[in-house]
Amino acid sequence: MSDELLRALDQAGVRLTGPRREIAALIAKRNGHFTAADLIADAGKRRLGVGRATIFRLLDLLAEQGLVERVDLPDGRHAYVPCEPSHHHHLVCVACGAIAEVEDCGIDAVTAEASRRSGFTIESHRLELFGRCPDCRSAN
Amino acid sequence: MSDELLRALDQAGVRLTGPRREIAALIAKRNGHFTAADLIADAGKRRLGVGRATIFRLLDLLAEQGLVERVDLPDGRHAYVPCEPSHHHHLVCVACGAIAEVEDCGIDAVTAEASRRSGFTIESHRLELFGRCPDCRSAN
DNA sequence: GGGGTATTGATACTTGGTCTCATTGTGTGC
DNA sequence: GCACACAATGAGACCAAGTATCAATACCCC
Repeated sequence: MSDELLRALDQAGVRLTGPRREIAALIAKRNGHFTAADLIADAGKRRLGVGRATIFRLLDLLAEQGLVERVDLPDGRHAYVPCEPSHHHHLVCVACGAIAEVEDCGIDAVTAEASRRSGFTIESHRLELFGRCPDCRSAN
Repeated sequence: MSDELLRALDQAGVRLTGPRREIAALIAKRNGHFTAADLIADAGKRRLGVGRATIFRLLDLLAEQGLVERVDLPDGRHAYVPCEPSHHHHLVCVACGAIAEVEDCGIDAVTAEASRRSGFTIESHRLELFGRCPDCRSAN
């Protein structure tokens, strides 16, 4: 499951070290979003000797490759979500933390309209959607 | 200029204290976004004896009233922007920090589409647009 | 003007993340 | 297969942003 991550790292021209494999495995094992603190706790629990810094460094690397993205939760916390490298947006389940990715679905029209009204040229945007996934909705 | 902020605070049923007036004035004097650190520095520079905590507390209060909102800049820093209490989104100039507000301009269609595709029910969203304001664009 | 109580400042703490630097481990060239 | 340059590591100091605590203060209502 973590093969994808490792393959991508390999292609990015970085070394495939032990710690990186271990952290990649931890990430792959989670589904939905996770925080850096989660990974640090996981690593600590299993007595992998990986340092805090290494975890943050790997997250940076993965973020650069677009394999992971930072989302800011509505409560202000930050989480990371594993994802595809293409441009897209995230749907975050506020109940269980599950993530869905949605590709562009009309946001360009919105940015164009905003640009027209404000006179700004728009270079990038960030859209995050918060709600309930089908499971949490029915479990209610 | 800070009257609006003060009036809103008054209506919210909180006390209009000296420190709150001073901080409101500092906020009113800035245009565009600012960080908590900016305010703290401002306050320090003028030797107003307002504490860090008070500034954060006021920002919280203002945020509750919708008079200020937190935006997460693309570089990961947080900023606050003064704004109207209605639902809207922010356009942030990446060059000078100017802010424009845009009201809903079609985003509902996007969330509806995302909801349809993913099966999530969507409760809230966050949209931030980054670009260049007319001034910075022409100043280039 | 007096008094109950919201607010304050100082300061300690927490969380999330970065920096430094001596040590280690990878991948490469041979 | 080995040696070596240099990327990557872990430990821990550090930093920035924000929160919690608590005794002292100052609003505002009467």
